[in-house]
Amino acid sequence: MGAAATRAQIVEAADRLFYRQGYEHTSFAAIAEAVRISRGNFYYHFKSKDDILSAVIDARLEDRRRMLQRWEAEEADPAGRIRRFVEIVVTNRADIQNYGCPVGTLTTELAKLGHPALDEASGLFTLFRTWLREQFTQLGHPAQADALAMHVLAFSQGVATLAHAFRDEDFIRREVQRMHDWLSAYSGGTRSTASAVPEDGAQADA
Amino acid sequence: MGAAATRAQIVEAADRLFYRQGYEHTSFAAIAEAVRISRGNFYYHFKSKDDILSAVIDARLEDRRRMLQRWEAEEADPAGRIRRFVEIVVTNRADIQNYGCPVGTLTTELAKLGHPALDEASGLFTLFRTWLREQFTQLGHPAQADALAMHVLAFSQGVATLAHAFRDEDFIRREVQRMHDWLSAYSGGTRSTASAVPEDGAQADA
DNA sequence: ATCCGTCTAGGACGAGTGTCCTAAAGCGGT
DNA sequence: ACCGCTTTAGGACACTCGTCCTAGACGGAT
Repeated sequence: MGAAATRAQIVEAADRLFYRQGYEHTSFAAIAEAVRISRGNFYYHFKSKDDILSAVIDARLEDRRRMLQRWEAEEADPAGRIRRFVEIVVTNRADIQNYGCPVGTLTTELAKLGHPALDEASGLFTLFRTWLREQFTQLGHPAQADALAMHVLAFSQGVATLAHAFRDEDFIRREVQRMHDWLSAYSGGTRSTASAVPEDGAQADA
Repeated sequence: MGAAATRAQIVEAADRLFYRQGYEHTSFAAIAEAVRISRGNFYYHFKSKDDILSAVIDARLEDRRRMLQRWEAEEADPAGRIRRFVEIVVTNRADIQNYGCPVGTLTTELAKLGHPALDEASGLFTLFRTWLREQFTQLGHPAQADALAMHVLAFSQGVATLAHAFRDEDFIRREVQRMHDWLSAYSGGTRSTASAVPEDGAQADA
């Protein structure tokens, strides 16, 4: 079949299963059945289960990087890009309600397992954090950028966790709307009424 | 030793280990070592591992119920009670940074395992949701009460997940402050400037 | 057709799991 | 001191797990 193709199929199946069932709960037998491959054959492509996990994380990192680049190409202003990020939870609402956030659930599990790949998985959070920070900087809030980025991340994690627990789609939409309202105060254009958003430098919070 | 005492010790140790290591990753041997009891002896007190999980969830439910009752006794107005809830993430910041939220991480894991006790564990979320809804109702926002309760829950889950991933205590405090600011708009007293909070009934959103 | 490096199948291995069984230790009442 | 119920210890059981080993199938180059 070609080693590269088989390897890619393994990573793809493992990615899906790790997401849906968790890393520890997913056995080699389950992945083997999904790819229609013998259990022993894994060790030609990977040297351990941890090695597969590492490949899965790398694949997710690459995938998300491409997604962010696409957004940068499609959305001219940083406000639109951030809105795009906020919309993730409604775009992926089906998967999120069924399985939660792929990033949050994986890092949480790896942390509890004391798994060495935790740092690697945290890189997914860092990727988003850095990207969001850059968008907020471009939006004119350099000093608060990191705090704002973390706030948006916290929003997405909170929504994902609860939408997962309650299977509530309306909740997702309500929270997204609330987030958009909050964002509009920071999006150069409107700046809405008077109060609300403090100028950067007014207080060094980040 | 007395069956009740032993049983309580098992539940206590299992609770701590399930929280720190996850349910599936915690073996009977680990609990046995913690309680200094033989593995076989478990089945005198519990008929399966699932049964222990069930007892742990019940214990957590009881514990949280008492906590909420205490808050109701100590805080006269509902605004103070909600603030008390928001403060959880800073009160328990050490555990949260190390192990995440006990409720969120458990329900997420059980969902991935397809474990039948998931509904029982979700009851913890429902407990908080119902209680918060009641506080917002008393605060004068009956129509939005459930949506506001869910928003507060999402806040706590988002903060817990990210504080866990990044081990960032400052982040916790920033987000708590942000939440208190948001809350002050809903706390009858100030109602702050002009805009912001829509009166209940202005739109039926919940 | 032959050969050789690439890729795969299948089973064996030891460790660890939850569960169950049986014997015995502990202990209060007589 | 004895009995009977409660509580415990320890090992056996079947099973699943990740890992490893070896033999053979496949396919392109000669």
